[in-house]
Amino acid sequence: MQIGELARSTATKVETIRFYEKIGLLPAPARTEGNYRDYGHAHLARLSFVRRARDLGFTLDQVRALLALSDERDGSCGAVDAVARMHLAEIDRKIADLRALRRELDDLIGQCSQGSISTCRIIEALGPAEAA
Amino acid sequence: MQIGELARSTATKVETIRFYEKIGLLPAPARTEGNYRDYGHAHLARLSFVRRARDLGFTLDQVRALLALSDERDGSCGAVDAVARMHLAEIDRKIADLRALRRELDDLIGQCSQGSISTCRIIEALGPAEAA
DNA sequence: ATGCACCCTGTAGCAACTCTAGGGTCAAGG
DNA sequence: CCTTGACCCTAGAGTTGCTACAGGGTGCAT
Repeated sequence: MQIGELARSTATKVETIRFYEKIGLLPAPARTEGNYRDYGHAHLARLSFVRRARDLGFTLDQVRALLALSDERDGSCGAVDAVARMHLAEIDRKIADLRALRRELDDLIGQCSQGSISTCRIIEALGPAEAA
Repeated sequence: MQIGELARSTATKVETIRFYEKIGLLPAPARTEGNYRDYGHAHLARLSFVRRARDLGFTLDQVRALLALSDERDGSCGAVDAVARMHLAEIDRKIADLRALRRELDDLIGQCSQGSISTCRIIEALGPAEAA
């Protein structure tokens, strides 16, 4: 399988695959006569794993850790669980942050009476805190 | 006021202020004899504006737009409102995305029975979709 | 005069790709 | 036989928003 096909079947850009190879996330595949990368099942499996983990928001470092763990077929699942839980906690933090932000921004927008800039509450709210 | 004081009074790093100047977000201030940057009220006001907008999650490009708008003191507030609403919509999208993700990840974690890697549902779920 | 806190410039690094330039390979069609 | 077009290759720069050096200069107190 050449890189384009692998890219299509994992919804990944060709450049991204080469990038993953360069940073050591994917093993370098064999090459054809014409120096084309030649992928097999194992590569497809590994790249699928990486993409799914990325889609779930894991960082590349976390993906690297998960890959290493998944390679030790008889190690304990606990470490995997820990990585996932850590990530879940992070997501919860981000959601909370965004919600707080959303509320603030919504308040600001609610105050805009569509007048001129000089009386705009949004611009005003962004200005310095009275002191300056 | 020198850069350190400006940094302290806006909770910004010195390097960040210089960076904002370099990308044209802040006007270059006057210099002292010894070539130190010398800031006044206007700079403080502008940097405060930038920091607040950034805290609200606006991108630097959006901040640039808001600054330009706020400089036209008698333009209409409509454009400002539009930028803010656009940003709000984006935040809503992000929150929704994160929530979907959270659910998926939570399901995955729920299936982990703390056994060995070879039977780990998390690792399994990340693998390829049966095909490979 | 010497130490220290502060300032200066310029450059490189972070995540995680994405894109471009400038080429090579391979199969099909005229 | 030769060209066209789709694909592949490498190396390097660009993206966003900073942050962190390295290697120096300034200003004030002791």
